[in-house]
Amino acid sequence: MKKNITIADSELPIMKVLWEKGTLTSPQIFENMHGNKSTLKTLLQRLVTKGAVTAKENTSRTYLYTAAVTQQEYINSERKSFLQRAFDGSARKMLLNFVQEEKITKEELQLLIDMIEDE
Amino acid sequence: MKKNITIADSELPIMKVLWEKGTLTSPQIFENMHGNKSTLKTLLQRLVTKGAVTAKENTSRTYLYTAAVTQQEYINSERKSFLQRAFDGSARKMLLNFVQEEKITKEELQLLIDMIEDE
DNA sequence: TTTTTCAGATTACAAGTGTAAACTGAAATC
DNA sequence: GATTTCAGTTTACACTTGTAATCTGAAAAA
Repeated sequence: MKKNITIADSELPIMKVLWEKGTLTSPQIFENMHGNKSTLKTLLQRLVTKGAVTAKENTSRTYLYTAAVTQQEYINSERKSFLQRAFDGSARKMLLNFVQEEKITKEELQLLIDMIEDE
Repeated sequence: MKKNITIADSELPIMKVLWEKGTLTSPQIFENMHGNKSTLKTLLQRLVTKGAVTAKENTSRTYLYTAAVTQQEYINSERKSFLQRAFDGSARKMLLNFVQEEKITKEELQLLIDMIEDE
């Protein structure tokens, strides 16, 4: 399991491209994004240093970059810390809050239940 | 409305005490917590500077501290950024993911729906 | 072959965060 | 009155983050 790899907000867009596309060179990553190239290089560099992305030799000019943290691992870790911060770790508290705040209607909840039962 | 007040993880325990207890002096806040006193003083100071907590004169020796950001405001803001980061802003995606990850069972979802309908 | 290009590496720098010690001065205690 | 206490203030410092410019050296183009 990945230890304590944190992915900063600014680094996330790069991870999203890699999660979607798989393995890419840095020019390929960047053409799927916008923003200052220099900044993007720094962020990619940091992701490699952190171990969130692996770099394999390709040509002597480029590496092949691949996500080393899966999207699900990222989501799980974000979910955990969000639940902890905002709801002391309780998913029930959170869902109730979502419904109360009308971020989701009971019809949508019902739909979700139906979807799950269809599996 | 509160502008862009962010509450750091280390500052959150102080906010939680104030949300729960209302208005307190700093000794009262700290006796509801653990951790290095000096550190807690710094964090409280920063919360006041940020505007997340207000300090009103009390004795010439102490202030009375009160949360200026409500817990609901905090939760809403955390929810928003979490949803954005992990699910591109979609509460549906998130709920489905929660159920799939078995952080909540469909029975619990049903219970929630029932609770809502009871209102 | 000389020149240009450009991926990658190095350096920069302010803000925010986690953690904490040291200082200050009025109030409480001796 | 002298001394201690302690809330609040100031200073410290390493690490992370957001943002970006500059340097380097091999490969591509002229």
